Amino acid sequence: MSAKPARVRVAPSPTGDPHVGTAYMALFNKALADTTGGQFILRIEDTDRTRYVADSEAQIFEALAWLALTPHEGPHKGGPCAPYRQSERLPMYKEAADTLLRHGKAYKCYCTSERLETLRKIQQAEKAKLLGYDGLCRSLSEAEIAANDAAGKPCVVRLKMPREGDIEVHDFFRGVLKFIAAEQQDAVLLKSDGFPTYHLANIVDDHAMGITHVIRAEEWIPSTPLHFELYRAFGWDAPVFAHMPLLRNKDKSKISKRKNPTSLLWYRDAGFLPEALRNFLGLMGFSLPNDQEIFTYDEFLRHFDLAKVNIGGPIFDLQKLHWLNGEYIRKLPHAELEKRLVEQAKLLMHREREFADLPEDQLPQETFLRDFETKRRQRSRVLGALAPELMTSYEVNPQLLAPIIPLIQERMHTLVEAADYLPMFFTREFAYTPEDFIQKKHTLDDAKKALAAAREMLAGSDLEHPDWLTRMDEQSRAKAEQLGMKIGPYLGPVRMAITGSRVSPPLMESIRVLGKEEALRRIDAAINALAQG
RNA sequence: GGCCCCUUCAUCUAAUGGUUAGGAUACUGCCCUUUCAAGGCAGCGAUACGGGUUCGAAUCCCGUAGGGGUCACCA
Repeated sequence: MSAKPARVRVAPSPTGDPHVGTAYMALFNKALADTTGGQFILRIEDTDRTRYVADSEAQIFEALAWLALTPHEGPHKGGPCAPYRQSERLPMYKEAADTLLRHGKAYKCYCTSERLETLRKIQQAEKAKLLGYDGLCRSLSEAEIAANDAAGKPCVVRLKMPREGDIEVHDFFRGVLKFIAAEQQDAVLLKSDGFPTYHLANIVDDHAMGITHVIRAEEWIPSTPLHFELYRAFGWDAPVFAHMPLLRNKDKSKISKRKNPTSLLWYRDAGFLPEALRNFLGLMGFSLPNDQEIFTYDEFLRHFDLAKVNIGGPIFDLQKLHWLNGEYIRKLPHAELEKRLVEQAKLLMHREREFADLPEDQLPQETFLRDFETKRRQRSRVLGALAPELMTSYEVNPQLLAPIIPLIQERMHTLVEAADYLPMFFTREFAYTPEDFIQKKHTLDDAKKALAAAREMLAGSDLEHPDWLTRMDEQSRAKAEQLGMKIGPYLGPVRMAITGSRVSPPLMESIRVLGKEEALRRIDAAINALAQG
């Protein structure tokens, strides 16, 4: 493919749940590394101590591993540029800041956050065109600086941005972007707590780690002139910057928790397959030849070309992901789906509280998502509760679960949807009422007749016979006709008796899984219930 | 508001100066069908607007409109 091996990175900050945008950037970065024989690096940008969340880093790594977007280098596995956690690289930033100070490219600023706050308020009140730091400390004399330091005044280090002319930055997709130097402000590089800001740390590390391409979100464009100036101040060559489009909510705003699930953990809990989500992310801003929409990572790589990325911001359409996930589920070998279902149930076990129904006012506004989320919670509870039985069945009695898989596979779009079909195979009692047996345009009496007829038919049949399904089909039709019913209404009450629901996997196949004895018992239970009701 | 970015069906996108503007999701209808799915077929549906350039513009240029991002000692 491309010429030189690219060294790329994804640089999330551990401030909360692993974000779908991180996975999106990881995918495109990794793709560039893999198509050029380069390396994909995970760097943890933990320079904000106030927002730091302890679990977050582990979750980020776990989520990337789940998606098979594992980095070649990172805090978990080390590498030639270790450490990969910025909090462990503090001396480098300090030294870099000192260098800039020494060369007069940066200056110490003693302004308090109170002054900055009032400054901002005044600027807003005046509707000033330029908001931001006024550069007061830029002109401090050496004596003043010494006096401030002697007095132990806290300070930050700011970059001296040029005050005249244009700053030209280059973006891989957009070409040259021009910014007016005078409109840029002197950004903070080192905070008063001694930690670097993102701006400093990211440049120092990208340079130290030999990063060749910075593929990051479009929201970084406004600070790119600052980053170019930093490279210039250090005398380093800047990498290629490629600003990817932002993933969007339905209303086109930047994807956000309130309007769209953003946590990768949510997608895993909801039963999306990692390969489906990764495929879907690959569809955001990119397409394969011949309208191919379903592809493996290898196929993606075969066609990947950074230059072909579409930079219009794509809306993250959960409904399409839902469809795609169903496609992936249907493609899974039975044994694999079985394994994943058990794993999913295990994942959801003992978490009922998390999946409690959401109060009306906390439900998402958008209709598809609202409905999805409501059902997802219900199903998660059901599947989690079923976990012990599924695990036992999988490990101790595999011949029980295995035949169920083909019956439910083509009905599912997410793994948790199995909760709609699985319980009937593990429950012996159903909470139905006589009304549940009444079919459209039919009476309770019809239902009773259908149950009796079906019982007789089933009792006299041999479930082991290879033609059993065909025979049941033929006999059902004949019996239905004899009773003056269509096959649907005829089997409806039987379905309710056997599965406890009007909706179920194919009836006869389900009966075969349950076995004759259990099936007859269920029909008898229903007959009894109707007789008493 | 200043600066910057973006703009093909509702949504994801294809078409890199010549196509009846293609595919997919969603939606609708029909078929299949033992419920629900899945599947098959069909329908609906877009080049934001206005100027240029050109024999010819979704495609190149300018303007307008709309949308988005960003303006922290957060990333």
